[in-house]
Amino acid sequence: MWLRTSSREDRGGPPLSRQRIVEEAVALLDEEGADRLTMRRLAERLGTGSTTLYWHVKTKDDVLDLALDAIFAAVPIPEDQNWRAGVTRLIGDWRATLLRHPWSAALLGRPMLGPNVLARSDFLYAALIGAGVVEPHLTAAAFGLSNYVVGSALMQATWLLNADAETRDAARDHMDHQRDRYPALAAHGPLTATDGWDESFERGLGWLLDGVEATIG
Amino acid sequence: MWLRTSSREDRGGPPLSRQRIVEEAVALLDEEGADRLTMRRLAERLGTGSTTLYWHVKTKDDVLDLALDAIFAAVPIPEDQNWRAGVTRLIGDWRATLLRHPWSAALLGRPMLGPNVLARSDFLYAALIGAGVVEPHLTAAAFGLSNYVVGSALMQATWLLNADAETRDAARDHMDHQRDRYPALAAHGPLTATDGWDESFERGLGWLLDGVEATIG
DNA sequence: CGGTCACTCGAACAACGATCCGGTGGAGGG
DNA sequence: CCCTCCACCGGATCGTTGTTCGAGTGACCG
Repeated sequence: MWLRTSSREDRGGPPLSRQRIVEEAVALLDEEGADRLTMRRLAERLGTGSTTLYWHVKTKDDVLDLALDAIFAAVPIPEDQNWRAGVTRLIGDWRATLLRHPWSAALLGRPMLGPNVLARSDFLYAALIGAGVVEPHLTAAAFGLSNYVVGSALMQATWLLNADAETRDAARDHMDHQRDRYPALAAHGPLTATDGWDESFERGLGWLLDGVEATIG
Repeated sequence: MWLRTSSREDRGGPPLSRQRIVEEAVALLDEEGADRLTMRRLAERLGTGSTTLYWHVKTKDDVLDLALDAIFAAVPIPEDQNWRAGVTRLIGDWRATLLRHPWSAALLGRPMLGPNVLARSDFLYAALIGAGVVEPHLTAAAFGLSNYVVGSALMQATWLLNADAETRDAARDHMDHQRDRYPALAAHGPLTATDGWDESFERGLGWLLDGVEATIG
């Protein structure tokens, strides 16, 4: 009786819910990365048993899908009048969010059908349609912009955030020792110029938008 | 004596080697996908014990890194005189190879430092330099083209190859039931127009190359 | 008061990556 | 011819993972 763990107070915080699981999952992912997310570790942080999570969530993949969609709530849906300004802002914030949660890069290869992602994709299509972009340019524009931001964030997260310092140093040495085999790469490659990611990103984005804009008329 | 498994013949094929492990890993990945690659399954296909693999390879991640680099041997390094034709061909073959091995999409988030990848990246830089592209456009062009092809292959592999039919159908239904919430997306989204990936890809690539070309001179 | 229902969790299972350590056979020197 | 060495092999095993089973527990409703 006196030993019984009385129900609510001694577990941390409010009762368990799908939302609280996802919030804690995002926090855990932010702090320790994708491969350290375990159902047991997640449950421990929530003050519950690991198997309890399966009442609120079907599989671990569900947790990952929910966590991935959750972070996009931080991407504001622009209200610019100018279509190009709005699209630029959306894509930029999209990228910033991906880089703020580097573990997301490893999850981009799964279907993203959460409400936050869909709402922002819908805005992208609507903005392009409003600008007067018509098929077949419309699909190409939406695909191209999405793919560009996903690829950029994936590569930058891989090299600057997920890779530890020793990996980067080893890569640099690896390149130095083969300088004659990859001359152009060694002279101008991403490992020699690790700064300027932002500037390069926006330059490429500008090229894409120039191409889209040229189809209007 | 007669019971002893005489050494070479009864195991399949030539003696074990790092190369043979990688070849079999690629075959296994092609047939069953990334999450079905196990050291035990791989060893079984090679006719050896699972622990033997660790003599030739340090970890499973090494196998994945080697397999990922191996498939890029199938991407020819162009010899076109026209820089734009060469770059277009390289990027197109790069994408085709990624799509021919859909499991590669899930591995793009790791450092790619294999000889095949480096040689082709070096060609890309050399071609752009030869075309007269100078900094800061050079880095932006190389990054942009790489990121674009990676993102495109990642998204297409996610939706058309890795996702099974029921996932796609469920996604379609999911969208249909929320048609009013995402009007633009439902009308023009990727799930309604699953064809035209190739055409959209080349259109976006053209926009990028137009932007790069405009910086020359 | 009795029963239903949402919710919790310890124990257990199968599968995984990886390591330990005892083999085994062929090459090469005495 | 024999002995030694060493590259190479693999059974047993460890710790960890995702997930399931089934037995609980308490709040609420009639």
